[in-house]
Amino acid sequence: MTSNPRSHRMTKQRRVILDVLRDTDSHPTADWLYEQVRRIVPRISLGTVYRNLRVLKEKGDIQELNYGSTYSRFDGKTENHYHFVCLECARIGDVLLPLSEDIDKKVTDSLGWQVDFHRLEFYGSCPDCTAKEKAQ
Amino acid sequence: MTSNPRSHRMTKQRRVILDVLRDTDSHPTADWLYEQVRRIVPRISLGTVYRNLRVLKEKGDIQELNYGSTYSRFDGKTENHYHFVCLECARIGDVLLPLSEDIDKKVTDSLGWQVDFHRLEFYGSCPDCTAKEKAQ
DNA sequence: GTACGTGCAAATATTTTGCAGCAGT
DNA sequence: ACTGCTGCAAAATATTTGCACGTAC
Repeated sequence: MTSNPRSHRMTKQRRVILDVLRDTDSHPTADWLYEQVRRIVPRISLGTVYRNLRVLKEKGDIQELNYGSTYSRFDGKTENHYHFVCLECARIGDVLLPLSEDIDKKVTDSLGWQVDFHRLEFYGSCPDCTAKEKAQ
Repeated sequence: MTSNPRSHRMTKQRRVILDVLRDTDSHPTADWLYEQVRRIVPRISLGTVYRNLRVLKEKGDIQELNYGSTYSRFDGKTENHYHFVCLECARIGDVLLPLSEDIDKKVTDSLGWQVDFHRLEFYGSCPDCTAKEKAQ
């Protein structure tokens, strides 16, 4: 064989999408990414953004989040971490807590469901929205 | 005043939707609920199902889940609990672990984000899908 | 009787996909 | 050169909404 049939090509589009996603901590939507990437690759299509997000997710280079909304958000951080979702402004932030790995084993052992990983999200009000509430 | 302007009416449609949702533990989609409710209220529309699901969610009678998919699933259990998502067949199950309340306070105190509640999901392979893998 | 709820259908919003040509390796 | 990738546009999926009529309270 001359090459891996499942190989991935690092096209300009793919690299820019990944760069933009890694350069923000705003957990953006596909459409936001599309608008940003368009500044650098003007003729890119939204379909290409979605296709690349899927490939990057399958490669494990990015994460897809869909908490509390009908659309997905994306995260360029590959290390597993927790999130905070503001119920008022829909902003998502990172929560820097140590992951508890033993909880996965506990579920696997007691329920018989094979756990690969877990996700934990906190819902509430972010500092900005909490301040606005108090001002009223 | 003669009545509360924000009062909710318990229509036949709303009651049947709630009953069907409480009678299953399959965490169904809006469309599945629509098909089930249609057997009892044949002329109900999908729009009515969605409108009622929103009202019931805002009242706190049901929960909306959107883990690992582009569509929502609904849960008639009002007490907070954790979920397991099968990455292969997309089935969602309940995880009966005691909730840790102190973790909310820990996030609120250390990050300054006001936490109302948290959600925890485990991702992996359910017993059925694990068995199929081993059979191959 | 009032105003919230409903059925219907059209509109939105988000994501996916067929296809012919382009480009990374 | 081979095959994955792209742009484009249309399709598919999921959810929301305007409107005239219906019904719970």
